[in-house]
Amino acid sequence: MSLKGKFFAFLPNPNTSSNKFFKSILEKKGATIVSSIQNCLQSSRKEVVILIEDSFVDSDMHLTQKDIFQREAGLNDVDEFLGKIEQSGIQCAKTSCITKWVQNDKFAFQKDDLIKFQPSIIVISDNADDGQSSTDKESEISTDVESERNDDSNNKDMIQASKPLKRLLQGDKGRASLVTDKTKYKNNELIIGALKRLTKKYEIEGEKFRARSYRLAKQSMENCDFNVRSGEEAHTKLRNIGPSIAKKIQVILDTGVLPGLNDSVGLEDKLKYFKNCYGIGSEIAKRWNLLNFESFCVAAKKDPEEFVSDWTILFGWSYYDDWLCKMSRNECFTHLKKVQKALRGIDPECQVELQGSYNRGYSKCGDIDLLFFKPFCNDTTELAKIMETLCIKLYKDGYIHCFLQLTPNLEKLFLKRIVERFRTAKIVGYGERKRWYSSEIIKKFFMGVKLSPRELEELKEMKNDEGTLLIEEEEEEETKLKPIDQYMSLNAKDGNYCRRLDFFCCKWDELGAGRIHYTGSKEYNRWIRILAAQKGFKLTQHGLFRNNILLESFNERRIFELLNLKYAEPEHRNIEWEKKTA
DNA sequence: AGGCAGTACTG
DNA sequence: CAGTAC
DNA sequence: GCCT
Repeated sequence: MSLKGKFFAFLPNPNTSSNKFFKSILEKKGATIVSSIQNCLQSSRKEVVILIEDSFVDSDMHLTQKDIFQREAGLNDVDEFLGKIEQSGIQCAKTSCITKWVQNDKFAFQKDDLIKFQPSIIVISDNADDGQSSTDKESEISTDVESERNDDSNNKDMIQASKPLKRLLQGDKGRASLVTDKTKYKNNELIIGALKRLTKKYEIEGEKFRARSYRLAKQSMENCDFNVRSGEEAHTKLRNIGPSIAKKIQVILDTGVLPGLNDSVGLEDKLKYFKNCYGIGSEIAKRWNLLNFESFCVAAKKDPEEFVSDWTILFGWSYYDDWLCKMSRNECFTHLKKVQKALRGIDPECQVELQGSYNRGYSKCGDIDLLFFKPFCNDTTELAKIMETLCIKLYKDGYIHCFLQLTPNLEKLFLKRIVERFRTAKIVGYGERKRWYSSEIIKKFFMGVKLSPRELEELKEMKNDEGTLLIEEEEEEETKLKPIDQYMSLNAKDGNYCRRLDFFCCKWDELGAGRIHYTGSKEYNRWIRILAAQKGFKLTQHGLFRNNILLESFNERRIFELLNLKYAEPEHRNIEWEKKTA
């Protein structure tokens, strides 16, 4: 079977792992994958086939869960969009058709393969369902999502891959209805805002667990489906709201503000200014604030020891603005390619892949997390050496601008720049230090990198949204390096930002656990690890353990299975996860 | 009262 | 061990 | 600060 000259597009989300897999199958058969359907519609190209994820097609071959579909696909109006497709005569089929084609080695539609657009009766029931679903579905959240599925018998010969997807998206449906139309509870909005600020305040102050309590309380309020009228009511009806938070809620409801919150904003901002710098946590921030420092410049003068003992702060200071600035997915990907290319020349068997927020589908990434592994290689020392060699090459190429951790070899290259930073900062005490490296071999590399001007140009010309998913974060207003501290700045003036790049190495046998760990999110890791602990397991980046005996570390899906969880695609590990499902 | 994720690196 | 980071 |  050849699919030469055939065009396919995936909806609603072309970038799920399964769809990536399907894409590669189709491409191998010579097909072309279309990334933007909008363009197709405009050019009214008819040979394109749209493949829709099975979970959005009901047993009558009509599109269901339109609201979620619209969101996942990033459309403004699904119905308008479907109208256009229908007019243009483009064929739409379930993604699982691909399996049939491959099995029969023939590209053809059978009678019931195509999605129908004119469902006279269905539309009505569909809409009616949409209208009330938000109330309906909420009560279903805790029930087993699988049990309500009744059309499985219809397509039981379809591939199994469609099944987890189905479950996944249904989980989504439940959540989606939870999140929507919650804005109407005015009191709650006010309370949530205050709790959010208190969470941040305690996070900055390093009160880890108190912050956690406020975060959980905030989440309870967000999931609350009635308008909270008193602190008492919140305390009795919601989880994670104890006496102290209940009292504060009452104050907010009575006065409209939480006294003390606005007063401490000044303190918060002062701590934040320091803490935003790489290498500075709550403790140093608090100490410097107590000493009445209001800039790095003063800190360097009056507390130079801190910089000498942890020289990475100097680079945190130098790249302060750049490292707070997020990059596009395209840029992230460009960095990966750059590293991959260099890696091929060093050890072609060694592999590297993106983790972190990129992997979870964010449209903006704060840093680039790269996981290194080599098939069948469990020798981290070997990997560490490959990575070090790679670092040296990339430094000499001018790509790596700074290291935040050193080996003797890297020290030889990099010492000059550290010394230069100390000079610029006018800190003198550094001479007594004899070595700047931590150990001979390091398994994690944290650094700052910049693309070359040429690569930056290429990036600009890259077509937009190559793999963009729909997950956007609310933007925080950024803190900026104060003018008085600018003399140390190495921040971009020409739009070529320095980026944080992290290398992690992973034993082949631990690839699954490593991927879960480094893909995150932080909240998701916490959630899943608590869950593991409750079931008597321990989950780390090295594997899933019971009584310190390793049960599984290589197979990501098996780890989920052992925990009795449905596999979650990275895109579904984003939301604040604590204390969701039981 | 003890727990809140679990680990690695640095001084 | 404390502090920071992933 | 909340939960067990």
